Amino acid sequence: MPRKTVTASPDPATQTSRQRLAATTRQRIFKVAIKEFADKGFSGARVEMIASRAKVNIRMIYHYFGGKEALYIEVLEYVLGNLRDEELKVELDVERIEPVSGILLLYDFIEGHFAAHPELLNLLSSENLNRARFLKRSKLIPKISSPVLGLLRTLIERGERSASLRLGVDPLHLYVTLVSLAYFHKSNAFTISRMFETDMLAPSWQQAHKEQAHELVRAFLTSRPALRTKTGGAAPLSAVDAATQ
Amino acid sequence: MPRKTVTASPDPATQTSRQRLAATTRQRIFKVAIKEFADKGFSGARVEMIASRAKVNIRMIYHYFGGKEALYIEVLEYVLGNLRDEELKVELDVERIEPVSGILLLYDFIEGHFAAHPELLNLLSSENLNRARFLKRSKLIPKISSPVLGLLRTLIERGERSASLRLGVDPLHLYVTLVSLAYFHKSNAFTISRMFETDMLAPSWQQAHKEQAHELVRAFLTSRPALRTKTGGAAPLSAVDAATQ
Amino acid sequence: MPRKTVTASPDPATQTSRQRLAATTRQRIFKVAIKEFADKGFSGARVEMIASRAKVNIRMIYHYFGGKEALYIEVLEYVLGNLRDEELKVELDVERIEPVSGILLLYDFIEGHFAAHPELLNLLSSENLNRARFLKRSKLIPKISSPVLGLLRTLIERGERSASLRLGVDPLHLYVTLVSLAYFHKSNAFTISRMFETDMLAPSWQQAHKEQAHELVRAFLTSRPALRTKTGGAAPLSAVDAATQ
Amino acid sequence: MPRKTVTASPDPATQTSRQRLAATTRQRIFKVAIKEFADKGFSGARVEMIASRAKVNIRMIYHYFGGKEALYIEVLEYVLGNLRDEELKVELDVERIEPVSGILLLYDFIEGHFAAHPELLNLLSSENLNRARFLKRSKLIPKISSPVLGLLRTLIERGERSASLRLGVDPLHLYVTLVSLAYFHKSNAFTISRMFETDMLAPSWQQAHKEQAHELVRAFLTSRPALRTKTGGAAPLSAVDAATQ
DNA sequence: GATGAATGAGTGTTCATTCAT
DNA sequence: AATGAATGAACACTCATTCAT
Repeated sequence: MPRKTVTASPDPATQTSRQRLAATTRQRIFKVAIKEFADKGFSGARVEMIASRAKVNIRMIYHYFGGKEALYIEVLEYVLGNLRDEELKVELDVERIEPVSGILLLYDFIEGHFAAHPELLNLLSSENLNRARFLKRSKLIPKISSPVLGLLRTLIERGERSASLRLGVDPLHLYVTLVSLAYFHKSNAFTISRMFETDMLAPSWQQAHKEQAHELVRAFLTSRPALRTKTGGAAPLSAVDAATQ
Repeated sequence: MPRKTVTASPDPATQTSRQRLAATTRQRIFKVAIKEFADKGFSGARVEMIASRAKVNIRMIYHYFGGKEALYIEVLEYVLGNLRDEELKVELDVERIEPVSGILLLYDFIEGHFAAHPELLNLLSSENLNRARFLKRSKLIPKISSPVLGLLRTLIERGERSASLRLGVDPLHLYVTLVSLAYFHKSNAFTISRMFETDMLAPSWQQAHKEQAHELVRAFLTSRPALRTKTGGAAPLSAVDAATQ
Repeated sequence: MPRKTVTASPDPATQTSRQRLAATTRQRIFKVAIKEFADKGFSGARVEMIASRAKVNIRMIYHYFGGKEALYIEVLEYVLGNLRDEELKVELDVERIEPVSGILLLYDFIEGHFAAHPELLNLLSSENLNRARFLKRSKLIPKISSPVLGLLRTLIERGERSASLRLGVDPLHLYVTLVSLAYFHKSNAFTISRMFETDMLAPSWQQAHKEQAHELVRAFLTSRPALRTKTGGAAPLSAVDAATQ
Repeated sequence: MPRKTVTASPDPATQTSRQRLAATTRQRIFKVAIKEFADKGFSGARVEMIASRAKVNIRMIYHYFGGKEALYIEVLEYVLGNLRDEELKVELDVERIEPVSGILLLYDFIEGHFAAHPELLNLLSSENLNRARFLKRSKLIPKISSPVLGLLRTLIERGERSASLRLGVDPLHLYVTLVSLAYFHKSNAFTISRMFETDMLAPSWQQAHKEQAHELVRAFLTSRPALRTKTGGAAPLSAVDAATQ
């Protein structure tokens, strides 16, 4: 059966009222679905719940999206696409800004995006739990490369050339680190808060942690590399010794 | 309905063969359950699957554990208890070791534990997805405080006194950061690998990231704090400026 | 999960064919459920049995009624509501009829209702066995006061005023007695028949017992009260002596 | 498999300690079983519950009684046998006592027995709900004829001869009526209490009802029979008219 | 475009009962 | 005499999905 995607014409003026109605119905379902999948994960989400919360007949979900899995994938694509769109909007004059400052601003952007879109965190965690099973099925995702990674690359290159940055920083590794520092203390706040009886989601805790993340990144970028050694385990000791001399 | 805990006597010699049998059946179920819950999450896990893989009658699961939820909670308690037990075994002479080195060794311990126990990562992520719903129900968990956090506190204090560490480092914030850097690139490897078409789980990538984490932590600990400002957003710029002068 | 009540419009002409279909399906389930619960009691009843006998998918029971318990409560409410409805239809000119005759007619009504609705007997007995556990959960039941009790009250008052009735008859106590005499020999016929090797359910036995009940009630209402004494046990003897003088 | 009934020798002196132990274990199970079956009915009762409450291994129930059904039947036989035993103990000089007084004393006995053995009420109700399915399977029950019925027969005969009783009273019908009046307001107290918002089980209510029952029976026995007519419905009117003249 | 009705295949759980010692 | 371990069959209930209009 051919799935109807009901992509309404971009110009609202040419839409029939039916098309508009359809568009809002579709959107209503979609909005609810994002929340449901983010809250419960794929296997925990209930399509009947989505339908009832969107106040549509359950049939409509199959009409517009084809099924639970397809809807989930579309949700994934949407929230990741949204991240990319936001990244594209980042106004950062990478050719002029002081590189370390630029990188910290990118960290702020990432952290801000996660703060503003908690559903993205949950969906990514959920997706990782099942080894990106559905993400792999998406044809759209691999095409979405991160604009921020590009900005990061530029800033690192400029920083290295101007010697305002340590040498040998890999853009992807740095990117992953920035995301780690912006992601983990939000995504894993519930268990850790429980275990240490602290409210990690309190604004003050989040703010303090953000400042520590800044310090980490700044210190890292502006420090000189320690001597590389083969064995990761023994290295730190001598490395630290050397650095603290 | 009294759940049979089958607390076999500690000395195997005094166990009857029946107790041994029951103990191994219970353990067999438990081992399979850890894997199933780690792989599929709570709602994705199937108790029938656990039973069949453990080669026991489904009924036994209810006999020994009481139900899916109780089994899940026991799994959670086990993997977290296991982490604690391992932490207790850490041999680190916190009164003599150079503080920064000590902290990096603790990072290595954490990273190593996650590498050796991937199920812990998944279970924690899964648990965070449902807002620690089940962890909250555990009566055991809040009692398990992290021994590593204590070690960290001691090292920080010594480091501050001997001026080999920056001032004002908060143990819990540092702990969370260490865990972030050891956790995220493993737990979220699937989606990121897919999005950036890299195999983050390859040993070389993991090793490289671990080294970068070392550098970050070392640099942070040995650097001088930037001036605190009210607005987190604007701060870095001037902070960086000041530091790079 | 909103339970579909399928309140079809009262006028059949305005119903769509679908509403009619749903209504009949719901009714078919309901009718079978009354029988199943009456026959087996709550814990003995099987929802799969209800589904298969109503020739519907099990799912429909949950769709229309929400669950076994909710269905059971609705059945209880229905049979009791039905009793009330029938009571309301009783045409008895309580202001003119000779009071004793009126009360005996009410007995006949009660007896006739139990004879015509054996399921009511079983459901009430079943409900009493579990201490009205489900009846307590009904929000509808306490609102249903018995119209017959009102009629009884009026007749008693008139009878007392006209001295055609003994004094001091309590309406509720009398009502319970009428029900006892109409209920017990039907509800407990099986065990007693077995124990005394008689077929109490044979029409002739039932008719004879009904006549005896009439005689009891008539004799009671038209007799003069015996002297009340404190101790219930010793009272009858002297009372009887006094009365038979 | 041959069921071991473990009927310990009647003389305690000749019992081995094992037999005594077995007897108490068996009795413990039995006592708990009476309560469980009375409380939940046959299908609601749980043999695991019986075992755990009797603090014996579940296997013992099968060892001593053969199974749930056999245990249930034995319980039935016991409580009914107990009723018979108590009836045999009734000390009533049926040859001398005033007949009406004697009958009222028998009512008191019945009422007292039900009050003292609520489990009998529940078991009988439960048994009636499944049409005496298990009672039919008992080989013991039909042999137990009610001694009280015999006493009743004697008293009626004497009363008729001495004209202190109305003519034509059938012993079994009277017996059933006595039981109705002693049984119903206890067995069905829960639903009626709920429906009329009264506490029928309160001692004062029970006492008042008992007194009314006495009045009913006394008035009936000492009254003259109304004229029999064919139609039960129309009869009372003229009968009452005749009696109230 | 939209919908209420319906369903087959699970899904966690419970039950009375038997096996092996 | 007594028991802990184990089981197959059933049970209430849920799920994503399709039918018929």
